[in-house]
Amino acid sequence: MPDITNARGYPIGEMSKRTGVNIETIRYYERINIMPKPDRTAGGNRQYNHDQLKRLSFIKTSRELGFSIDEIRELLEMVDRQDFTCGEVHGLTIGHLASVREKIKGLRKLEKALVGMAAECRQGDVPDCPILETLFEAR
Amino acid sequence: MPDITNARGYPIGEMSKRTGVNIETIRYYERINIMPKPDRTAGGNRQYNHDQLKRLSFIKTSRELGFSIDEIRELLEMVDRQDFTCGEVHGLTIGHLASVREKIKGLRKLEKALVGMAAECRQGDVPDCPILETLFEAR
DNA sequence: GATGCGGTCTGTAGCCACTACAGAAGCAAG
DNA sequence: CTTGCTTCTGTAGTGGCTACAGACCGCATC
Repeated sequence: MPDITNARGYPIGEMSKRTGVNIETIRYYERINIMPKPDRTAGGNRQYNHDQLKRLSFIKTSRELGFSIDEIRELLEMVDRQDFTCGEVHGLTIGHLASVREKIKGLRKLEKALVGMAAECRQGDVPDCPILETLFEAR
Repeated sequence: MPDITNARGYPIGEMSKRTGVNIETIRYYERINIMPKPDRTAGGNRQYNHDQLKRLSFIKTSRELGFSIDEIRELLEMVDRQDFTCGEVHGLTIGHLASVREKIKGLRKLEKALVGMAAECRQGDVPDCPILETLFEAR
């Protein structure tokens, strides 16, 4: 049976393939200290372990859920110090949820305005456009 | 009757007050060539005219509607060349509308995921959190 | 005409979260 | 030992601003 956990560690390209995080981005995460400095081969190439793979997955998933780097840093610090309560994590999540809802609200207003503008336009060949008129309206 | 159109031109601060666009941003718009280089006083201060005020308003309104600088540049080029049709403008608007709707869709998915995660959390004092478990899930 | 004070000037650097190079060096297969 | 892919460091660019520093303008008041 092959050693599926890859005891020698994962090179950065493998990390990238497994998590979907760009190689450059992984190095960036190291630079801003949300990923630890991994071991190196004799020649100087990065060698990650399984915990680090899990950590990177965590970051990726959180980014996909729209958490900012600073929010992720907070979450990771709680995890690292092992001193967090479920309530704290819940709070952070709810706060983030609120900001997502704010964004949705803003975009919906925007959508309405665009639909309104577009509806007034007969799309003719003439250079006389209610959309531009709206945009040029005095403030 | 006073000359309400301010024949001497508007200084940059006045432009900022009237449009709500930051002074630094107005200068930035000049640098990236979506605002023209205005006249200057003998001492070298910018003096804008009424057309330029309208143009800045146009940009501000468009930005508030979420158009990118490049989209605005396109709109302004059409206006400047006087060779546009209502259909073209409509097309650009509809394209932008589609991308706004895409963003809304993405955020809604995200909202759902966050709500799902948060709902599973009993918010206890214990360091055993279904939210973190979800984030740590293998990809 | 001096003074004061706010507005404005240029130029540069910072923000977020990456992304894109260049040029050198590592590493595995044949 | 060569080939060819991967990885290395360091720096600069992206969008759309924002924030300075340090100097200068312009207008009112004395």
